[in-house]
Amino acid sequence: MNNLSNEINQLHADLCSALAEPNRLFILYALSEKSCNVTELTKLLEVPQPTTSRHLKTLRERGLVYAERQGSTIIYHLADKRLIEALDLLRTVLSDRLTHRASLVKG
Amino acid sequence: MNNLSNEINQLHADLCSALAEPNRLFILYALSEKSCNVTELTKLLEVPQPTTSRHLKTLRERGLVYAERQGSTIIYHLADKRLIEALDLLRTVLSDRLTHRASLVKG
DNA sequence: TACATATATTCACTTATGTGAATATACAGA
DNA sequence: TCTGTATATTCACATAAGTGAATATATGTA
Repeated sequence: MNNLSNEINQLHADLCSALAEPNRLFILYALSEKSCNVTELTKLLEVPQPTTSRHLKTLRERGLVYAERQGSTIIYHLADKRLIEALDLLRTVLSDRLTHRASLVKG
Repeated sequence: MNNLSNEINQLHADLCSALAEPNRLFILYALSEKSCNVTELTKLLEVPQPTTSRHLKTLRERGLVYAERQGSTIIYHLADKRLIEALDLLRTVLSDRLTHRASLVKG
């Protein structure tokens, strides 16, 4: 593994680790349907507000979402719809795997 | 967030966390080109053999790769090519983001 | 059976990351 | 400026996950 591919894989892995948390996935999917402010996301997630803010920070730092102040609230937007495409593909893989395992159980 | 979406997001996140490690990404990409045994992967990765085996275990447990014994060696295969599609999509997102940031610096 | 090669597992340790609680900061309006 | 609402940050702590080193297990062959 050369240095370049090593560095790319590191960045790629960083991106994936931003996706490796259920609340953050929920946030990304929510924002893909409609941009929301922190309070709205907090209600959807049913977690304390600081938890929402910390997850948003993680996503923001990786450029997966961006923030836009609007009056007294801050509205978050999904940065790139292809993220959802990628996540959907992974869900399909997941779903097929579960189906396959289920069929193994049933025999 | 209801229980079902919560559970799905948890599984989805588990899948993503399997992707959130540079050596494992390298392994997945390597296997997408050609199935390999552990020794071959170890040489490509340039890490100790137990490290390779542990990462393979992580991928195996999530069903992202599967093992096939062939004589004295064990050959690993990529389980689903859509994984690579999803990873490639994420790389594109990553690459565009870096390009965009670079243009912000220059401009 | 004894040995060599291939692969997997375990242990001790370090580091990364998530959480609740508390608190800080920013802004709008009276 | 004071107050209330919205959002972000920090701290102490718990847990997850990666690593090197050592070792165990499995297979093929003499």
